[in-house]
Amino acid sequence: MNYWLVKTEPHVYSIDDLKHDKVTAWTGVRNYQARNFLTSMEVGDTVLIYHSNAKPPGIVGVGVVKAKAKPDETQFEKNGHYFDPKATPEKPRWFCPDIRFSEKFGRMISLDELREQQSLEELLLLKRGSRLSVTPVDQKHYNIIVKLANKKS
DNA sequence: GCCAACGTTGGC
DNA sequence: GCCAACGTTGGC
Repeated sequence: MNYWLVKTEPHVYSIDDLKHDKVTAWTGVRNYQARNFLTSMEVGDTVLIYHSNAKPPGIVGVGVVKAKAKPDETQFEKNGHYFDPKATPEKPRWFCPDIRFSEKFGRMISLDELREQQSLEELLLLKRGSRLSVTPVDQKHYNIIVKLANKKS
């Protein structure tokens, strides 16, 4: 069982939307490295949910992989924002797993707070220049983050 | 296969 | 809205 972190812009799709929907297809990722992580996700893997382009940005909760990645339908939607003219149903380029809501943290762990943790120095999210919207997370880092989430502020 | 131009991400 | 740090595209 593996741990991951996915970014989402809350004004587009927030943890509250996920809570409301219960399960969602994690569509719209258009970066090969991120795609490869998405297709590596196994049913039952744990996924930290991060709000990017938010004030402040930070980790807000947890989801679980409900189904392995399948072709992302939004790549075929001609007038959609995520349309990819080079993708065909026979040869899809982009894939998305289903992610189920698990929990929303009692408080957000902001990017600033994450950076303050010496123990999270190696978290890929915090690595300079890492703009990847899907990254793997070490179990030890996951444990630290959950502990932070449960700490009274 | 190089690389300049262009597009995107995402914190600030 | 700016811009650094990427990633992608396409001419050659």
